[in-house]
Amino acid sequence: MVNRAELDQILAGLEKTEELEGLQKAIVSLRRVFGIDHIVYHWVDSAGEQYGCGTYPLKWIDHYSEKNYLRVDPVIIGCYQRFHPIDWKRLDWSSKQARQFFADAQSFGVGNQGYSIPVRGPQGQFALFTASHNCDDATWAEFIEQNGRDLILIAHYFNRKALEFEADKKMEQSRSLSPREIDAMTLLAMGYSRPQVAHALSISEHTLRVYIESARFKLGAMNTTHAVARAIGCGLIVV
Amino acid sequence: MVNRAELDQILAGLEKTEELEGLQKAIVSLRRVFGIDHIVYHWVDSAGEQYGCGTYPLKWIDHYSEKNYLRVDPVIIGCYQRFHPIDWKRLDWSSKQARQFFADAQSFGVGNQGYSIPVRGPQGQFALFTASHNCDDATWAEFIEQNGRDLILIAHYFNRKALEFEADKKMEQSRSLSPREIDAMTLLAMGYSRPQVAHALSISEHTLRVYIESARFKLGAMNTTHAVARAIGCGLIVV
DNA sequence: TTCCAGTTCCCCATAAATAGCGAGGTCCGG
DNA sequence: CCGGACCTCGCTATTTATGGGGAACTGGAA
Repeated sequence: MVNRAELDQILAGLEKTEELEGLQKAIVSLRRVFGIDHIVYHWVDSAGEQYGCGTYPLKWIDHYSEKNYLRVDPVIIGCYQRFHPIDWKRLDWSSKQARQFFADAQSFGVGNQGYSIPVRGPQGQFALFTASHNCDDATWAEFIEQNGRDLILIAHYFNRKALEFEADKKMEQSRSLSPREIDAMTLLAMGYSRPQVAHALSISEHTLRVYIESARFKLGAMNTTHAVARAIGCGLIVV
Repeated sequence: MVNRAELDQILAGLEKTEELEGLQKAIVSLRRVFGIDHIVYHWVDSAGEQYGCGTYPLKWIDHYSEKNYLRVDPVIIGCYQRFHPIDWKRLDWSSKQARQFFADAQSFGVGNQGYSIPVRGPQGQFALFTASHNCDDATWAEFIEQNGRDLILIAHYFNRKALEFEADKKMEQSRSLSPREIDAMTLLAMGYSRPQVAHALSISEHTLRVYIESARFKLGAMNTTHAVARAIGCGLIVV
C-alpha cells in the first residue's frame, strides 16, 4: 500500500522545484513509494526536441535510440493516437517487429508489465508517463486498480512542470494573428485555394494575399504551407 | 467538505455510461457534491464540431454563441495556450471587450469565480472543464486548494468519455503514411519548398511529387497545404 | 490628435506547384 | 510465388502562388 503522506510530499516538492533535475529526483522517490521497477517520463516538444527522465538503464536508452525504436515501439505508436492511459498488454504486439522489440526490452531489464499515460501540451507537445514492473498479470492489474488515478495526476503534474521549463526557453512565440488572417489561414488549412478563400471571405484575391503575407511574416514562415503548419502548431487556428 | 464516497460513485457511474446524457447527469451530481453554482464541460473536435454540457443557463449559452463570444472569452483564449488549470482571476481581463464580456456573463448568472482546466485529445481536440461559483476570493481559493486535484482527475475522466463517443463516430480516419511520405510532409510543414525537400531527401523532384500526391490522396486533401494541415491534425507528423 | 494596426483595392512578372502520361525496382505477407 | 504497397526516375503543359511596386479608409490606443 502506498504511503499517501509521502506521495503528497513528493508532489509538493515537484511543484516547487526550479530545475529539471527536480523531475528526476521526484521519479526516484516515486519509484520507491510505489515499490515498482521503473518510472519514466518522456516528452517531445513542438520543435521535435526530446527530453526524458526515468529509471530505465542507460544502456537500454542508448540501444533504443540507436535502433530507432521510436518508430517501432507499440507504446509510442499506441499512445500517440489515444487519450486514455493504457496497459501495455492491451497494445498491438502482433507485428514481428513489435515482439522482437519487446524481447529486446526484456533483456535490458525493462519490466514485463507497464502502464503508460499520454499527456498533451498546448503546442502539440506529447509526453508519456510510464510505470513498469516485473510481475504477473493479476498483481499488476491490482496495482493499476489501486494507483491508476494517482498516476494520472502525477503525469499531469510532471507535464505541467516540464512545460514550465520549456516555456522559459521560448517566449518569443505566441504572437497572435488578426481575425481576417485567422479566417484566411483557417480556410487555407481546410484545403481551399486562394481564389476559393477570397470568394468565401468576399474579398479580392489581392487582399487575401496581403493577409497571407502578413500572417506569414508574423509567423516567420517561408510559405503558405509553413504558415498554416505553424498556425496549427501554435494553436492559433483549429484544424 | 466533499463526500468522497459519493464522488467515487459518480466517477464510477461516469465510466460505465454508454450515452452522452451520462455526462450531463454526472455534472448535475458533481455540482451537488461540490456545492457550487456551475460545472461545465465543453469540447471542440478536430473537425470544428462542438459539444457541451453543464449547468449554465440556456439563455447564456444562446447569448454566448449569438454574440460570437468564443473569440472574446478570456477563458477560452487563455486556456488554449496553456496546459495547467487556471483561476479566472489570473486571466487577462484588461481589454474592454473582456470586461464587457464578464459583466454580461454576470448578468446571466455565471459565477464571479471560476476555475478552468484545459484538456487535449490526440487529434487536436480541445476541451475545457470549468467550475464556477459566486463567492469571495478567499472562499474560492480555499475551495480550489481543497478540490483542485479532484477537478483535474474529473476533467480527465470526462474527456476520456467524450472522446470515446467521438471515436465511435469516426473510425475511418487514422490511415497512416509511409515513412517517405512522412518525411516529405514533415519537411514541407517546416517550410521547405519542393526542390529543397527533394534535395534534403536525396531524391528527384519527381519522386517527391509522387509522395506528396500519394499522401494527399491518402489524407483526402485538396492540396499540399491541406495535406500538411491534416497530417498535423491527425498526429501523423510532429510540427 | 496623431499614429499604428487592420482592411481593402489594382497591375504585372516570375517562381512554384499541379496534372497528365509511363516504367522499373524492392520487399513483405497470403 | 504472386499481388500489393513502397520507392525511384523521366518528360511536358497548365494552373497557382509569390514578389514587387503603391494607395486609401477605418477605429482604437498613446
